[in-house]
Amino acid sequence: MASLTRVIENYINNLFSEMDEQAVSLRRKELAEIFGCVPSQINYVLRSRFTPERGYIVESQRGGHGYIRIFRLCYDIPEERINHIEEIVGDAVTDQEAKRLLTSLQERGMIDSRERILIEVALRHADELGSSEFDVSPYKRNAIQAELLKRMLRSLALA
Amino acid sequence: MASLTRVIENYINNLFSEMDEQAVSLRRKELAEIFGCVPSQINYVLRSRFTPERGYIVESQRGGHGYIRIFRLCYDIPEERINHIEEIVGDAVTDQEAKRLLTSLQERGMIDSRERILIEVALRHADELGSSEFDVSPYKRNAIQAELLKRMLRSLALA
DNA sequence: ACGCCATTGGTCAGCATTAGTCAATGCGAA
DNA sequence: TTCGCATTGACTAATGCTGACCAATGGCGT
Repeated sequence: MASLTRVIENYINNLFSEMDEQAVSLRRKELAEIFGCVPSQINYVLRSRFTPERGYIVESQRGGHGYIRIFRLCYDIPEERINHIEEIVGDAVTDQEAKRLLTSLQERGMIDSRERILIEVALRHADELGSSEFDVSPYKRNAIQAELLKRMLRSLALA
Repeated sequence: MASLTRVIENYINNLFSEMDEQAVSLRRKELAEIFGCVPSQINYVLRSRFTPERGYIVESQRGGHGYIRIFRLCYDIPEERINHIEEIVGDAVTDQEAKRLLTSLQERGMIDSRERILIEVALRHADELGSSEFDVSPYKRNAIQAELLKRMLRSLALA
């Protein structure tokens, strides 16, 4: 049996297919009425399914003329690529390994210099926070960095 | 259906495009008559759309030859961009504030959609770690997010 | 010069409307 | 049975818009 969440997720995905657009617009209340659920159910679907990690950006506005807009960055993420990322990064990466990987990705034209800088800054921030603020073990810090790195690379859906 | 505020915002933006100027002048009462609304609606548009955060300064004068002038600021020099980032991010940002900020930066062409998604993933990751792994207070999490956001945007400002 | 007053913009509180949050609860698969 | 995802709804926050009231400016009559 398909959960309501899954049904709504499919409904939204169909909107993307039908429209063949980069973005779809919704009204939370309307959608909730269509599926006979409370409005906050829609928030759950968005939070759990249309995340930046999966290549989606959600914008919304409350009040009169309110709306929810979902943007997708990529059409479909090839399973191979994700596994590939998983494989390359693994469960933990040292700063050096991360840098080497990013250099290689940049050389292959999969990320540009600005994207590389963003990733490096985020990794460094996570590491600093782990060491100075929360006293996390070096291995655990590498694991956290690996997780962050994987999420950022996945979100870009390298093609 | 577009909100009146959005319509007036577009009207003013068109003035900027047509004039190709750094500033445009308005008369509050005239504009209100054009759009069939109360004059204070114009103030609302200015307050909510032509803010310093979005790169505008508004000056006005009452009485006899009253006017409203809107200046569009440009941030050509990296240092100006960095100061601007410092101002608009501040010491703490909620998720929503961060999202709004990124939307506006993207509209202004200061970041593209891939860069935006990288930033959102990094912020989300930091917030998740703070809330589930290290049990950090909500305010502190917002401070951490602000710091991360500023670092990422600063690094782009220099790139 | 002075001061009234027409003219022009600003502020604020309130209402309607729309979305977000969070903690409690339900429920299904392992 | 237990664990984790799914669902609910009461409470909260943000946005758009209006209208009554406030403030500043400059010209004109004296």
